[in-house]
Amino acid sequence: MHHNRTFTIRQLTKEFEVTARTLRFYEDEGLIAPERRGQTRIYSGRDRARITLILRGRRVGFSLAEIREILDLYDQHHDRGVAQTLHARKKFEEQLHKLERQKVDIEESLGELHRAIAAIDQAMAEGVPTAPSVEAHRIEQHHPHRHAAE
Amino acid sequence: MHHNRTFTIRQLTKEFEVTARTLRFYEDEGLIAPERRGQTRIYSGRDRARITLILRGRRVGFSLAEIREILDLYDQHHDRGVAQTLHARKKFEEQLHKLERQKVDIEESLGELHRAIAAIDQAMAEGVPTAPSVEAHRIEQHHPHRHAAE
DNA sequence: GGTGCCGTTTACGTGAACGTCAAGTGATGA
DNA sequence: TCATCACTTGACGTTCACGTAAACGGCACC
Repeated sequence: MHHNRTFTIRQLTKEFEVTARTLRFYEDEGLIAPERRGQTRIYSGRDRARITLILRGRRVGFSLAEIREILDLYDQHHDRGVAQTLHARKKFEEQLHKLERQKVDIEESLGELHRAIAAIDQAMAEGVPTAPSVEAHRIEQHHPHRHAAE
Repeated sequence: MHHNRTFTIRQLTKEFEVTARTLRFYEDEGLIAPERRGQTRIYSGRDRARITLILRGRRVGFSLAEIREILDLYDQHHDRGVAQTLHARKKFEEQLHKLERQKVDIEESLGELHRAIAAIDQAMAEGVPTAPSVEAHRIEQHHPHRHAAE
């Protein structure tokens, strides 16, 4: 088992392109639990795998609370009773459906973008402006939010 | 053109399942610009279409700032110069790539979930706990965050 | 023995995306 | 005419996911 590797916090921040603050925050939130040599954190391969899941979950739009739930389910459903296991299954399916809806949204958005690009290309080829798929005209705005400089 | 329908804010909140606050907020942010009859907002079909885009954009993980950028691009690239149009094209492609990465993430997550569910089903069928795809054990935590009651 | 460098805790700050009052303005119906 | 909606504009509050700064502990090396 060459699998018992350990990692420092720095290594993981570089690998995953997150800050140490982020990893410590995830630990505070109970998403990971690296061991300690004295004060210093030592991350196992298991921790690393969890981080992978956490970050991917985040990218697809899950909140940390949802991610914690999923991780808990992964942990639980072994030694807990049948009821717990069925509950886990249900939760997994919920997440699954959520992601499938998401996938549809993404595909629709991809469609829009493809059309927009195609329209631009055609307009450029013809040298003539073409009608777009989404109708809209410039909106003027007074933005106290924006900080003047870009 | 049966397309010149207008909508009240209530109608749209129900259709899209958002609060009026949300729509007014989007207006403050310059994402939509409904007309007014006196004080009251009157949303056109165009506004409705924009809201569709905004909400879908949000669901797939775009920030409102990004969404505003996209909407601005849709608006702009007609009457602006070639440089602007090419810039728009580039931006659209960036968004496109972002979404494609997202799609990969989603598909991987879907894979994980399918495997997890399959593992549960098999374990249930056999009445014996099976090894999971993601390794982890319960994490104990002391949570001042959580509000005691679930 | 100072100066980096990596690591730590504690604690307050921040931006995004709204929520939640408070207080006001028409339009409508009894 | 009065009440009751639906709608409006501020303005402050809130949650999430961290950022940022302060202050400290080892260790390495020169």
